[in-house]
Amino acid sequence: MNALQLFKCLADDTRLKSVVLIHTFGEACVCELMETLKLDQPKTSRHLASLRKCNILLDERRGKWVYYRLHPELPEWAKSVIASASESNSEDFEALLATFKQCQLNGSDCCN
Amino acid sequence: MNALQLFKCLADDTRLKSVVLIHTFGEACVCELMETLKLDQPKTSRHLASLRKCNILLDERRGKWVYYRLHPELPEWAKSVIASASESNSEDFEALLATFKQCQLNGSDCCN
DNA sequence: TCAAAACATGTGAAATTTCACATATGTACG
DNA sequence: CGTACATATGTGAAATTTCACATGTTTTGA
Repeated sequence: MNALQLFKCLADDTRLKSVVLIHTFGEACVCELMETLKLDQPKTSRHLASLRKCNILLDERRGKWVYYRLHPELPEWAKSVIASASESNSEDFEALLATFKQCQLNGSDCCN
Repeated sequence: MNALQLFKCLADDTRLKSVVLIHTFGEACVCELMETLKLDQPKTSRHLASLRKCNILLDERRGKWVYYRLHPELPEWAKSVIASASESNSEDFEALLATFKQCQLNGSDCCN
């Protein structure tokens, strides 16, 4: 994992938003990301796969669902990059975090 | 300047190395970057132009030479992203910084 | 005023990335 | 078993990015 590889991974809207959500909330399952980002299933899954293959995310299956979290062995500098980006506080991100919370609290019928 | 735009800019080997060098040394002129990165002139210039257009770098002409530095109004989170990447301490970057120092000290006949 | 040096940009081809659609895999539950 | 749900991946087309080569602009200095 070098800096170039990390930046290439974060240089896509879907992947960046996924990483910011997962960084903020600790973990997320695929269906939550699909719903929050309003994406179809293959697209969501494929972007998560590329983050997994770079060792930025780690996946864990629990029953029918797969949960993603930041890779525990992510180097400090990489965690710091992700944290700084999350703190950029764009309106875009704010809205995203709010939508994700709604998706978890209110009864979206995803991963129950 | 949002996070996605910054990451797209840093998701290229030439641009990332240029930004790391400029962050580390404060400034660099085009000919120094060409020599350090072993790139031809149009390629170097074009990548610097894209960093300039995103307001990541600022250019300043001094006589025949153009010097680039980090844009003074770069938001804190963006500076932090660049600093973290620079601290990733890859062998790649180490070699780069050494080459740049040689280029400044020894008599390369660039920008004198 | 001319030539050379340093840098920037126009342009189309080549390489890379992303996408949509179909299909495959894994799990729970009747 | 068989079916439904959740997720992953194969594949070729479309979109985006990068590249090389030619040419344009600005400055210096004779």
